[in-house]
Amino acid sequence: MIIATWNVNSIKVRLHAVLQYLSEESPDVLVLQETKSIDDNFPLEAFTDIGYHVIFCGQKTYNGVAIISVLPAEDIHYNPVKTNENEMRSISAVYAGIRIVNLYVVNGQNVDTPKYDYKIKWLKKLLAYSKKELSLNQNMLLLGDFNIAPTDDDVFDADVTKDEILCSDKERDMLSKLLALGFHDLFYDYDFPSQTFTWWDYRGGAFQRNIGYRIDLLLASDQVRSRCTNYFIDKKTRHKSWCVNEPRTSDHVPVRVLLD
DNA sequence: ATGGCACTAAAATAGTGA
Repeated sequence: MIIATWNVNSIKVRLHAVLQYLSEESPDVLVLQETKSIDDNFPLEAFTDIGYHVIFCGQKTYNGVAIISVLPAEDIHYNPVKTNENEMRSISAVYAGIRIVNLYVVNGQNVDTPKYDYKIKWLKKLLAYSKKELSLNQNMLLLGDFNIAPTDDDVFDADVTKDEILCSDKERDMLSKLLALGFHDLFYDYDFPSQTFTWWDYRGGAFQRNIGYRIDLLLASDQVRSRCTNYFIDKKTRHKSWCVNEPRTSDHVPVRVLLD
């Protein structure tokens, strides 16, 4: 079973790329973030026409999440990590017995802003939801754009990013608390070189210079972890020449795991 | 280094991203 996550930065613009990714990697479950589409405009038929099931919850302009799958979704939770602002940042369902939770964590903009406090508040809601769901189903996978670089090893230059957004102690503490509930970052079970990232700024040739962050994560319960046999970061999708019909790329690349 | 670049809504530019 192949499970993948990808922040696509607009499902409308990235449709060709997502279809090509499905064709090349055949994921059983592909979770998407930043679809930036209201539900009425989601390109549902593009996926159902080729045999996939899709669930999604979106909003105008910002955020939005979706799950594309071979098997139909069971026990769907639409936007379960709720906030006052009703942003569409989460969607979850059960596939082959595994509760898959697709997350687009709040960015936070800057540590000195109200958005940062809101990010911490949102992460507290994620902790509560994750704790409850893990108690109900020990086969669980949290994955998506966490907007947190877990350690200094997950950034291009720890001196530059010290105490900055994505790297602050408070954000990392919240991620540690989440892991302490019984989740494991699957990245660590494989031997990736240092300076392995999943996001690079569009600007300044950041991708070519590998000025990036590792912020797209797959956090598995022990039971799911024990089934994981491989882990891939699909950097090819970041090259303009990869998608035949569309040179525009997401600033994130997909991350994919193989489960027995 | 307060710029880069990309996307959306809207119909010029402003907000957001990380």
